[in-house]
Amino acid sequence: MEPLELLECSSPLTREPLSAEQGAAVARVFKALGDPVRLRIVSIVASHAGGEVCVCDLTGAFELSQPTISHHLKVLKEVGLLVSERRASWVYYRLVPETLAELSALINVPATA
Amino acid sequence: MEPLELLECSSPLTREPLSAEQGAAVARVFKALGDPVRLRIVSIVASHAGGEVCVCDLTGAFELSQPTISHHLKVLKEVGLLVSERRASWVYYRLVPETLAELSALINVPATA
DNA sequence: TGCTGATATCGATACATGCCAATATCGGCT
DNA sequence: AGCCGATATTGGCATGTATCGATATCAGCA
Repeated sequence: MEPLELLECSSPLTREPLSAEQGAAVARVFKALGDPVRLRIVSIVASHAGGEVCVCDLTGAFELSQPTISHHLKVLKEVGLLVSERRASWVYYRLVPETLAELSALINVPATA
Repeated sequence: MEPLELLECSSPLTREPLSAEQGAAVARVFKALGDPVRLRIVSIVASHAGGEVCVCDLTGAFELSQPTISHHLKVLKEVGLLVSERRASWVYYRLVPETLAELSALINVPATA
């Protein structure tokens, strides 16, 4: 499922209400960000020098099992926030900045609404 | 609980990873936005002329029971996305634009990360 | 081929969450 | 006081999800 296509030409929240379909599509991404571990994973990937991290970097950063980290990575991938690439034995995850940028633009309300 | 205080002077995601506390605080808000109904409620409130809506406007916009809408409004209030004010028999909800703006700034990554 | 380290998937469990019906509360009105 | 419409809270149920241990897959290497 291609994520967030509905959002491509949508207006910021302040312009007009989201349709049920738009709302569902966007909520999927916010829901993925709505877990503390996943949000921190995104922040680690986003701020990491080189733009990508190996899974082993992440399992070391949390007191969680490797399957749990792998599960969260899958969720983030499914909503289009991360992409992964296998190189040798390691899998590297990179941020998809466009997805975050779309979300950011969507909720970007004028200071004095 | 005052929402998002930890975020006041935090850096965008791309600068440095969120601490566990920051991550948890921010994730609460994303989690609230991660439900299709709540996201649409926010969009309805945000785009409504006058900047506020009565609960009765919302119960008519969804095929959900009044208690369910009330529940979602409570969640949105608890994370600081909405505030409410009672006037006579009606309760009006308004957006807290600062909360959305902080989120927007946090996830605002440069176009070519 | 067989071994080893890295990552993903599976199955189970405990907990959280969305929903509704029923009920409570709150303000205004008679 | 008593009633009524609007909103909130409660209790219960069904579903979703975060987590783990066990296991499978994958890539390199001997």
